[in-house]
Amino acid sequence: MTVSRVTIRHVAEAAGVSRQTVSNALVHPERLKAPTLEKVQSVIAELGYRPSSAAQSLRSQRTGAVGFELLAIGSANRNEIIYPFTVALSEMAIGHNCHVVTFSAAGAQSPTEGYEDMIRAQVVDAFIIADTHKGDPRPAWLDKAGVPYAAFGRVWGRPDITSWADVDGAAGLRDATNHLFAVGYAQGGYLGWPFGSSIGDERRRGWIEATTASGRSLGPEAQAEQDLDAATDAAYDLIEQVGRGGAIACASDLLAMGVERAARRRGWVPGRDVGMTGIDDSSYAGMLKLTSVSQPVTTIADYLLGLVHKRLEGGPPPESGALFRPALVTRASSDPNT
Amino acid sequence: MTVSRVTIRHVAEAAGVSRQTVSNALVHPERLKAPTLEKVQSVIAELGYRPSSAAQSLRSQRTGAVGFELLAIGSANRNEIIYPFTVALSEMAIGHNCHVVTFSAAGAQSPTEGYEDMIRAQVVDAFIIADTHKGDPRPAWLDKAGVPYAAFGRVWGRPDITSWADVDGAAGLRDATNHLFAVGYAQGGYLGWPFGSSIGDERRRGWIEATTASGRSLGPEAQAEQDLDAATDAAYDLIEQVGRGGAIACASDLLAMGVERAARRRGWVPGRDVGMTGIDDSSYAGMLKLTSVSQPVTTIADYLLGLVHKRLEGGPPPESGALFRPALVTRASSDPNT
DNA sequence: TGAGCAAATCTGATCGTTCAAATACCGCGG
DNA sequence: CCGCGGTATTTGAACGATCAGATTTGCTCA
Repeated sequence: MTVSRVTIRHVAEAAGVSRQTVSNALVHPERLKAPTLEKVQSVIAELGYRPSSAAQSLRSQRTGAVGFELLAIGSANRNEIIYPFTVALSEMAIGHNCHVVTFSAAGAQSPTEGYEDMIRAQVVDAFIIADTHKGDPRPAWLDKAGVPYAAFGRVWGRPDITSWADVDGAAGLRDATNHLFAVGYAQGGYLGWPFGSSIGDERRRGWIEATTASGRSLGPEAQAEQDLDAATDAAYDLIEQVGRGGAIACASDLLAMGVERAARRRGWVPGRDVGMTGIDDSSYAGMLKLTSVSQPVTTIADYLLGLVHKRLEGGPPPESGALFRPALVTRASSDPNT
Repeated sequence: MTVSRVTIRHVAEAAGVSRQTVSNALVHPERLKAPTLEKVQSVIAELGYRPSSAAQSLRSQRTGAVGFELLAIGSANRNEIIYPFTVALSEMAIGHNCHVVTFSAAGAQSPTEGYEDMIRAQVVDAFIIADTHKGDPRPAWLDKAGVPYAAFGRVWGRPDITSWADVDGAAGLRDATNHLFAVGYAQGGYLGWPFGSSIGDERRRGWIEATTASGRSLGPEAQAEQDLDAATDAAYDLIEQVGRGGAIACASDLLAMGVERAARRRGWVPGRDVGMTGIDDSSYAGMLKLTSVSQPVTTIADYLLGLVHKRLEGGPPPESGALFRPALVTRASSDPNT
């Protein structure tokens, strides 16, 4: 039994009114007299009528869809965030009555080719972009084309672009560091990425701020690339410096995983002998019971969809980008009583 | 400068032909005389015309979109596969000239509510579904509604439904086991999930088949839940049984991770002292340099899109479901020369 | 030269919705 | 009882593409 294609005409006929009246019942209910409205609404419910989005799109020149590019390549680290974010976008889309079209322009000439296609074919009328980087051609192209968009992640090097939301990495590390002190670790070291990465430097700043705000002097710190062996090696010396009863805040879950491995290699129990925290609350943070900082992807998705929606309505861009505070997820790796 | 909304009329006018001729140039080029075709094509290219998908949808009653439900909940294990699969779908969609609409019916009354909405509003005209389970109401609902769909993963308990593709887990474990023997490990044990899970039992069968086919007797085996501590505990005894120079094939990357940890705890170097393989080629398999079996998500995505496309054209369902062979990814964890 | 025919191209109608403008309705004062 | 102002509802047109059927073009052959 095929789901009947109930059109506005069917409803109009069944309710004994005109098509326009049915349309008004949905879009401008205040234009109808109460009894008419009720009658139409009940027929709509009875027949299960839903306006055809294709017809609405044609009429309004709006598709009600936002595009989101999924890149095949990308570090595991990145994917750990992008997938939950994609889910969050899809969830929040309903509330903004739109839907999400994912696309991937593998094998495209230019990075904007996929975007151009989607716009030309009128498949979407706005985009959410992620993984913006310095010199990213996408914001400029979208601006020039007059296509609304909002970015998950700061648009580096373009202070004039304010349609973005990002995670406050400094706040995340402040929370993690404060937590380590609060549960009683004597000293708080830091394992970060090599200096010069904007995100890494921001996270490190959070660790410094929380430490000094607590009236302590900075604990030992070390740097490692986003690689498990490198992290483990760096951590091995670092935990010796903080000693038993100390803890290490890390710039990522992978680095925290390195600390966990280094601790085990030494025969120390993570949490009891040495504490550690990561960032991103990735799948392996859960597996290894690592305390981590969970990115507020749902809040961000909602905010970004709201942004593009406002831009589509012709509203102005926001005053500035938005930073959202991540949430600490405590697990055994930062519990001295483990 | 807004991307101009070039319509078929603009092209027609510029080329000095009628709308229909322009349409034919794209849909039925053989109907045009060579010079006309070339003229029209060059104008199309010049103006950057792309047919409006909204208008096409309205006319054809086809949206050219397939829906894919993203579930917020779900084990980390599952997400490790679903994300690459989502990317693969988005990539392959271009080749089937359709696009992918992700949705999520968080807080829906019934599991089919989101599907019903998408169909009623004519947002998509088919679905790809994942995570089918025994008693899943979705296939039945979709069949009844006459909506084409194809499943990633067998439709358990419904042998009459053949629109699915899955990974041949037995083949994956055969390949992994054969590889372990080929590189010289003396004995091949197995760490699997508790009996009774269809996927787990199938993988175990692959290990048994490869072992007996090689003329050896089965190595030791153990079971553990999909939990790192449980896996590590089970693995600790297991690697003692296979001893140095032995190897363990595992039913999942997480279990292999447990073996890796157990080996390290014993002071053994993964790969050199004891080999291990996982399944899924998840992010942490890469991080830990675990040999794993990579699911052919791209092939499966392409096949499934092809399936729904055929169904939309009115074609018959396939004779049977399709199993695709995964690909072994060798890393240090199965290299005795590490 | 013109009839006959096929191939190439064009016009009309349609998909389902919504805006704008036109019409029907209603109560009230003259 | 008519007309007036205002509200409630209806009709016409349009969004852009494509199918079906009409029309034109181009060619062959009597």
